[in-house]
Amino acid sequence: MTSTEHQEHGRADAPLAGVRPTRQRLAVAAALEAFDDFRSAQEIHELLAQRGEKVGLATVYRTLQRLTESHDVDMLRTEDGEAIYRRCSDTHHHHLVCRECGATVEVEGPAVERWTSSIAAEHGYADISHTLEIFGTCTACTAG
Amino acid sequence: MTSTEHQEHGRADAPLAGVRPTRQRLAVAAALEAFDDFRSAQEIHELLAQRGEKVGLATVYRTLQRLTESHDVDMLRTEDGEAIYRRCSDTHHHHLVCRECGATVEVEGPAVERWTSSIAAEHGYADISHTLEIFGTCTACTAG
DNA sequence: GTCCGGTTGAGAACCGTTGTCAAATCCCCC
DNA sequence: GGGGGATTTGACAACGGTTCTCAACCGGAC
Repeated sequence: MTSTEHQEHGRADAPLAGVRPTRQRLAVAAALEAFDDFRSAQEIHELLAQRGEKVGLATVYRTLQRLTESHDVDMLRTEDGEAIYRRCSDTHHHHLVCRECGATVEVEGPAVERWTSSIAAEHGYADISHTLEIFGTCTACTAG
Repeated sequence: MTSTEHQEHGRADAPLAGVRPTRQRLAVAAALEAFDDFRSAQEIHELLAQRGEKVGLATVYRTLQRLTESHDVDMLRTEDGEAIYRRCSDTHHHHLVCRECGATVEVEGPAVERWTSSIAAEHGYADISHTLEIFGTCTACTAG
Protein backbone atom coordinates (compact mmCIF):
# COMPACT_ATOMS: atom_id res chain seq x y z
CA MET A 1 0.00 0.00 0.00
CA THR A 2 2.33 2.77 -1.09
CA SER A 3 0.68 5.71 -2.82
CA THR A 4 0.14 5.91 -6.55
CA GLU A 5 1.23 2.35 -7.16
CA HIS A 6 -1.72 0.76 -8.89
CA GLN A 7 -2.03 -2.02 -11.41
CA GLU A 8 -4.75 -4.61 -11.43
CA HIS A 9 -2.53 -7.52 -10.49
CA GLY A 10 -3.95 -10.98 -10.19
CA ARG A 11 -7.32 -12.20 -11.23
CA ALA A 12 -6.61 -11.15 -14.79
CA ASP A 13 -6.58 -14.81 -15.71
CA ALA A 14 -3.71 -16.67 -14.11
CA PRO A 15 -2.40 -16.22 -10.61
CA LEU A 16 0.74 -14.11 -10.45
CA ALA A 17 -0.39 -12.11 -13.47
CA GLY A 18 1.09 -8.67 -13.19
CA VAL A 19 4.09 -9.59 -11.09
CA ARG A 20 7.39 -11.10 -12.04
CA PRO A 21 6.95 -14.83 -12.34
CA THR A 22 10.13 -15.70 -10.52
CA ARG A 23 11.20 -19.26 -9.88
CA GLN A 24 10.22 -18.91 -6.24
CA ARG A 25 6.77 -17.52 -6.88
CA LEU A 26 6.04 -20.20 -9.45
CA ALA A 27 7.18 -22.85 -7.03
CA VAL A 28 4.80 -21.63 -4.36
CA ALA A 29 1.93 -21.51 -6.84
CA ALA A 30 2.77 -25.04 -7.95
CA ALA A 31 2.91 -26.27 -4.38
CA LEU A 32 -0.57 -24.95 -3.79
CA GLU A 33 -1.75 -27.04 -6.71
CA ALA A 34 -0.41 -30.11 -4.99
CA PHE A 35 -2.77 -29.68 -2.07
CA ASP A 36 -6.50 -29.91 -2.09
CA ASP A 37 -6.87 -28.67 1.44
CA PHE A 38 -5.78 -25.83 3.62
CA ARG A 39 -2.11 -25.72 4.59
CA SER A 40 -0.01 -23.41 6.66
CA ALA A 41 2.79 -21.34 5.20
CA GLN A 42 5.29 -23.51 7.01
CA GLU A 43 3.87 -26.72 5.58
CA ILE A 44 4.12 -25.26 2.11
CA HIS A 45 7.66 -24.20 2.80
CA GLU A 46 8.46 -27.73 3.93
CA LEU A 47 6.94 -29.29 0.83
CA LEU A 48 9.06 -27.05 -1.33
CA ALA A 49 12.15 -28.09 0.57
CA GLN A 50 11.28 -31.75 0.10
CA ARG A 51 10.86 -31.18 -3.59
CA GLY A 52 14.30 -29.70 -3.67
CA GLU A 53 13.00 -26.21 -4.39
CA LYS A 54 14.98 -23.86 -2.22
CA VAL A 55 12.70 -20.98 -1.32
CA GLY A 56 13.14 -18.84 1.76
CA LEU A 57 10.40 -18.93 4.35
CA ALA A 58 10.00 -15.17 4.17
CA THR A 59 9.42 -15.45 0.44
CA VAL A 60 6.75 -18.07 0.96
CA TYR A 61 4.98 -15.73 3.36
CA ARG A 62 5.33 -12.79 1.01
CA THR A 63 4.01 -14.75 -1.93
CA LEU A 64 1.07 -16.16 -0.04
CA GLN A 65 0.23 -12.68 1.15
CA ARG A 66 0.24 -11.40 -2.38
CA LEU A 67 -1.86 -14.29 -3.67
CA THR A 68 -4.32 -13.74 -0.88
CA GLU A 69 -4.67 -10.07 -1.69
CA SER A 70 -5.32 -10.87 -5.33
CA HIS A 71 -7.88 -13.49 -4.31
CA ASP A 72 -6.01 -16.31 -5.95
CA VAL A 73 -5.85 -18.16 -2.67
CA ASP A 74 -8.17 -18.27 0.32
CA MET A 75 -6.71 -17.61 3.71
CA LEU A 76 -8.45 -18.49 6.89
CA ARG A 77 -7.49 -18.93 10.50
CA THR A 78 -7.51 -22.10 12.51
CA GLU A 79 -8.99 -22.17 15.96
CA ASP A 80 -5.63 -21.18 17.37
CA GLY A 81 -5.02 -18.28 15.05
CA GLU A 82 -2.66 -19.81 12.55
CA ALA A 83 -3.16 -18.73 8.96
CA ILE A 84 -3.83 -21.50 6.45
CA TYR A 85 -4.02 -21.21 2.69
CA ARG A 86 -5.61 -22.94 -0.27
CA ARG A 87 -5.95 -22.13 -3.95
CA CYS A 88 -9.51 -21.14 -4.76
CA SER A 89 -12.04 -20.48 -7.42
CA ASP A 90 -12.76 -16.86 -8.16
CA THR A 91 -16.38 -16.77 -7.14
CA HIS A 92 -17.35 -15.77 -3.64
CA HIS A 93 -17.74 -18.89 -1.55
CA HIS A 94 -17.32 -20.45 1.86
CA HIS A 95 -15.79 -23.67 3.13
CA LEU A 96 -16.87 -26.88 4.71
CA VAL A 97 -13.70 -28.20 6.29
CA CYS A 98 -12.99 -31.54 7.94
CA ARG A 99 -11.32 -30.85 11.23
CA GLU A 100 -9.54 -34.20 11.17
CA CYS A 101 -7.99 -34.38 7.72
CA GLY A 102 -8.64 -30.92 6.31
CA ALA A 103 -10.67 -32.13 3.35
CA THR A 104 -12.47 -29.10 2.00
CA VAL A 105 -15.64 -28.48 0.04
CA GLU A 106 -16.35 -25.06 -1.39
CA VAL A 107 -19.95 -24.12 -0.83
CA GLU A 108 -22.08 -21.20 -1.95
CA GLY A 109 -24.96 -19.72 -0.05
CA PRO A 110 -26.69 -16.89 -1.82
CA ALA A 111 -29.27 -16.81 0.94
CA VAL A 112 -26.58 -16.20 3.52
CA GLU A 113 -25.12 -13.38 1.48
CA ARG A 114 -28.53 -11.77 1.30
CA TRP A 115 -29.13 -12.32 4.97
CA THR A 116 -25.88 -10.71 6.09
CA SER A 117 -26.49 -7.69 3.86
CA SER A 118 -29.97 -7.15 5.19
CA ILE A 119 -28.90 -7.59 8.81
CA ALA A 120 -26.15 -5.07 8.27
CA ALA A 121 -28.42 -2.58 6.54
CA GLU A 122 -30.99 -2.99 9.27
CA HIS A 123 -28.45 -1.81 11.83
CA GLY A 124 -27.00 0.91 9.65
CA TYR A 125 -23.65 -0.78 9.07
CA ALA A 126 -21.97 0.01 5.77
CA ASP A 127 -19.17 -1.54 3.75
CA ILE A 128 -19.96 -5.08 4.83
CA SER A 129 -17.82 -8.15 4.71
CA HIS A 130 -18.24 -11.45 6.47
CA THR A 131 -16.52 -14.67 7.32
CA LEU A 132 -18.29 -18.00 7.40
CA GLU A 133 -16.64 -21.36 7.73
CA ILE A 134 -18.18 -24.68 8.59
CA PHE A 135 -16.21 -27.34 10.41
CA GLY A 136 -17.12 -30.97 10.78
CA THR A 137 -15.84 -34.51 10.45
CA CYS A 138 -15.98 -36.00 6.97
CA THR A 139 -17.29 -39.45 6.13
CA ALA A 140 -13.86 -41.00 5.80
CA CYS A 141 -12.74 -39.73 9.19
CA THR A 142 -15.98 -40.68 10.89
CA ALA A 143 -15.58 -44.21 9.59
CA GLY A 144 -11.87 -44.50 10.33
CA MET B 1 -8.66 -32.34 28.06
CA THR B 2 -7.26 -34.79 30.58
CA SER B 3 -9.20 -37.97 31.04
CA THR B 4 -11.83 -38.52 33.68
CA GLU B 5 -11.85 -34.92 34.90
CA HIS B 6 -15.41 -33.80 34.55
CA GLN B 7 -17.62 -31.34 36.36
CA GLU B 8 -20.17 -29.11 34.72
CA HIS B 9 -18.45 -25.81 35.43
CA GLY B 10 -19.95 -22.58 34.24
CA ARG B 11 -23.30 -21.98 32.67
CA ALA B 12 -25.01 -23.19 35.82
CA ASP B 13 -26.25 -19.68 36.38
CA ALA B 14 -23.41 -17.24 36.99
CA PRO B 15 -20.06 -17.18 35.26
CA LEU B 16 -17.30 -18.74 37.33
CA ALA B 17 -19.75 -21.11 38.94
CA GLY B 18 -17.93 -24.25 39.93
CA VAL B 19 -14.52 -22.68 40.31
CA ARG B 20 -13.00 -20.74 43.14
CA PRO B 21 -14.17 -17.17 42.91
CA THR B 22 -10.80 -15.66 43.58
CA ARG B 23 -10.18 -11.94 43.60
CA GLN B 24 -8.44 -12.18 40.24
CA ARG B 25 -11.17 -14.11 38.53
CA LEU B 26 -13.84 -11.80 39.83
CA ALA B 27 -11.83 -8.82 38.64
CA VAL B 28 -11.59 -10.20 35.11
CA ALA B 29 -15.30 -10.96 35.06
CA ALA B 30 -16.03 -7.43 36.26
CA ALA B 31 -13.75 -5.93 33.63
CA LEU B 32 -15.67 -7.73 30.93
CA GLU B 33 -18.82 -6.06 32.21
CA ALA B 34 -17.19 -2.70 31.65
CA PHE B 35 -16.89 -3.27 27.94
CA ASP B 36 -19.65 -3.60 25.44
CA ASP B 37 -17.36 -4.63 22.63
CA PHE B 38 -14.64 -7.12 21.88
CA ARG B 39 -11.33 -6.59 23.66
CA SER B 40 -8.04 -8.40 23.63
CA ALA B 41 -6.62 -10.11 26.69
CA GLN B 42 -3.97 -7.45 26.92
CA GLU B 43 -6.50 -4.62 26.87
CA ILE B 44 -8.38 -6.27 29.67
CA HIS B 45 -5.17 -6.71 31.59
CA GLU B 46 -4.44 -3.03 31.10
CA LEU B 47 -7.85 -1.96 32.28
CA LEU B 48 -7.37 -3.99 35.44
CA ALA B 49 -4.03 -2.34 36.04
CA GLN B 50 -5.58 1.10 35.62
CA ARG B 51 -8.24 0.19 38.13
CA GLY B 52 -5.52 -0.75 40.56
CA GLU B 53 -6.38 -4.44 40.36
CA LYS B 54 -3.12 -6.28 40.19
CA VAL B 55 -3.72 -9.40 38.13
CA GLY B 56 -1.01 -11.23 36.25
CA LEU B 57 -1.28 -11.39 32.49
CA ALA B 58 -1.10 -15.17 32.56
CA THR B 59 -4.04 -15.24 34.92
CA VAL B 60 -6.06 -13.02 32.61
CA TYR B 61 -5.37 -15.44 29.78
CA ARG B 62 -6.21 -18.44 31.91
CA THR B 63 -9.44 -16.92 33.13
CA LEU B 64 -10.56 -15.86 29.67
CA GLN B 65 -9.79 -19.33 28.42
CA ARG B 66 -11.93 -20.84 31.10
CA LEU B 67 -14.79 -18.43 30.52
CA THR B 68 -14.64 -19.13 26.82
CA GLU B 69 -14.83 -22.85 27.37
CA SER B 70 -17.85 -22.45 29.59
CA HIS B 71 -19.47 -20.17 26.99
CA ASP B 72 -19.66 -17.24 29.33
CA VAL B 73 -17.66 -15.15 26.89
CA ASP B 74 -17.37 -15.17 23.14
CA MET B 75 -13.93 -15.35 21.62
CA LEU B 76 -13.21 -14.52 18.06
CA ARG B 77 -10.16 -13.69 16.00
CA THR B 78 -9.32 -10.43 14.34
CA GLU B 79 -8.08 -10.39 10.78
CA ASP B 80 -4.54 -10.74 12.06
CA GLY B 81 -5.18 -13.65 14.35
CA GLU B 82 -5.42 -11.92 17.69
CA ALA B 83 -8.02 -13.32 20.07
CA ILE B 84 -10.63 -10.88 21.33
CA TYR B 85 -13.24 -11.46 24.00
CA ARG B 86 -16.65 -10.23 25.04
CA ARG B 87 -19.23 -11.34 27.57
CA CYS B 88 -22.20 -12.88 25.84
CA SER B 89 -25.72 -14.12 26.17
CA ASP B 90 -26.11 -17.85 26.43
CA THR B 91 -28.07 -18.43 23.26
CA HIS B 92 -26.25 -19.31 20.09
CA HIS B 93 -25.65 -16.16 18.08
CA HIS B 94 -23.30 -14.32 15.77
CA HIS B 95 -21.87 -10.82 15.67
CA LEU B 96 -22.11 -7.72 13.59
CA VAL B 97 -18.95 -5.84 14.48
CA CYS B 98 -17.85 -2.33 13.53
CA ARG B 99 -14.34 -2.56 12.27
CA GLU B 100 -13.62 1.03 13.32
CA CYS B 101 -14.85 1.21 16.89
CA GLY B 102 -15.71 -2.38 17.71
CA ALA B 103 -19.37 -1.67 18.45
CA THR B 104 -21.09 -5.03 18.40
CA VAL B 105 -24.59 -6.26 17.76
CA GLU B 106 -25.53 -9.83 18.54
CA VAL B 107 -27.62 -11.30 15.78
CA GLU B 108 -29.43 -14.57 15.35
CA GLY B 109 -30.00 -16.35 12.11
CA PRO B 110 -32.00 -19.53 12.42
CA ALA B 111 -31.99 -19.84 8.64
CA VAL B 112 -28.22 -19.87 8.59
CA GLU B 113 -28.09 -22.53 11.26
CA ARG B 114 -30.41 -24.67 9.21
CA TRP B 115 -28.47 -24.00 6.04
CA THR B 116 -25.11 -25.01 7.51
CA SER B 117 -26.57 -28.22 8.93
CA SER B 118 -28.11 -29.22 5.65
CA ILE B 119 -24.99 -28.40 3.65
CA ALA B 120 -22.94 -30.47 6.07
CA ALA B 121 -25.36 -33.39 5.96
CA GLU B 122 -25.43 -33.22 2.21
CA HIS B 123 -21.69 -33.82 2.11
CA GLY B 124 -21.69 -36.39 4.85
CA TYR B 125 -19.93 -34.26 7.43
CA ALA B 126 -20.80 -34.96 11.05
CA ASP B 127 -20.39 -33.13 14.32
CA ILE B 128 -20.79 -29.69 12.77
CA SER B 129 -19.80 -26.32 14.10
CA HIS B 130 -19.46 -23.04 12.31
CA THR B 131 -18.13 -19.54 12.63
CA LEU B 132 -19.91 -16.55 11.17
CA GLU B 133 -19.00 -12.96 11.82
CA ILE B 134 -20.08 -9.87 9.97
CA PHE B 135 -17.85 -6.81 9.80
CA GLY B 136 -18.85 -3.35 8.69
CA THR B 137 -18.69 0.31 9.58
CA CYS B 138 -21.38 1.53 11.98
CA THR B 139 -23.44 4.67 11.51
CA ALA B 140 -21.43 6.71 13.97
CA CYS B 141 -18.14 5.84 12.30
CA THR B 142 -19.50 6.40 8.80
CA ALA B 143 -20.64 9.87 9.85
CA GLY B 144 -17.48 10.77 11.72
C1' DG C 1 -4.88 -23.48 63.25
C1' DT C 2 -3.38 -26.96 59.91
C1' DC C 3 -3.21 -29.19 55.75
C1' DC C 4 -3.58 -29.78 50.82
C1' DG C 5 -4.69 -29.01 46.36
C1' DG C 6 -6.00 -25.33 43.43
C1' DT C 7 -4.27 -20.74 41.96
C1' DT C 8 -1.16 -17.09 41.06
C1' DG C 9 2.64 -14.29 38.99
C1' DA C 10 7.20 -13.18 37.03
C1' DG C 11 9.66 -14.37 33.63
C1' DA C 12 11.23 -17.49 30.16
C1' DA C 13 9.96 -20.02 26.34
C1' DC C 14 7.37 -20.67 22.22
C1' DC C 15 5.92 -20.03 17.62
C1' DG C 16 3.93 -17.89 13.73
C1' DT C 17 4.88 -13.94 11.33
C1' DT C 18 7.14 -9.69 9.77
C1' DG C 19 11.14 -6.60 9.33
C1' DT C 20 16.05 -5.78 7.87
C1' DC C 21 19.39 -5.23 4.55
C1' DA C 22 23.06 -6.80 1.68
C1' DA C 23 23.46 -9.72 -2.24
C1' DA C 24 21.41 -11.63 -6.30
C1' DT C 25 18.42 -11.20 -10.13
C1' DC C 26 15.75 -9.33 -13.67
C1' DC C 27 14.21 -6.10 -17.17
C1' DC C 28 14.62 -1.99 -19.92
C1' DC C 29 17.32 0.76 -22.71
C1' DC C 30 21.18 2.14 -25.18
C1' DG D 1 25.36 -7.51 -25.69
C1' DG D 2 26.13 -4.98 -21.75
C1' DG D 3 25.03 -1.46 -17.91
C1' DG D 4 22.27 0.29 -14.52
C1' DG D 5 18.43 0.83 -11.63
C1' DA D 6 14.52 -1.26 -9.58
C1' DT D 7 12.75 -5.55 -7.79
C1' DT D 8 13.22 -9.69 -5.36
C1' DT D 9 15.38 -12.84 -2.42
C1' DG D 10 17.10 -15.10 1.88
C1' DA D 11 19.38 -15.54 6.34
C1' DC D 12 18.56 -13.91 10.48
C1' DA D 13 16.90 -10.87 13.94
C1' DA D 14 13.05 -8.98 15.95
C1' DC D 15 8.27 -8.89 17.27
C1' DG D 16 3.93 -9.83 19.58
C1' DG D 17 0.57 -12.72 21.30
C1' DT D 18 0.12 -16.71 23.98
C1' DT D 19 1.53 -20.54 26.84
C1' DC D 20 4.65 -22.83 30.05
C1' DT D 21 7.26 -23.25 34.39
C1' DC D 22 7.56 -23.57 39.06
C1' DA D 23 8.02 -21.74 43.55
C1' DA D 24 5.19 -18.99 46.52
C1' DC D 25 0.60 -18.31 47.86
C1' DC D 26 -4.14 -18.78 49.24
C1' DG D 27 -8.79 -20.66 50.29
C1' DG D 28 -11.76 -23.83 52.15
C1' DA D 29 -12.50 -28.13 54.81
C1' DC D 30 -11.80 -30.19 59.01
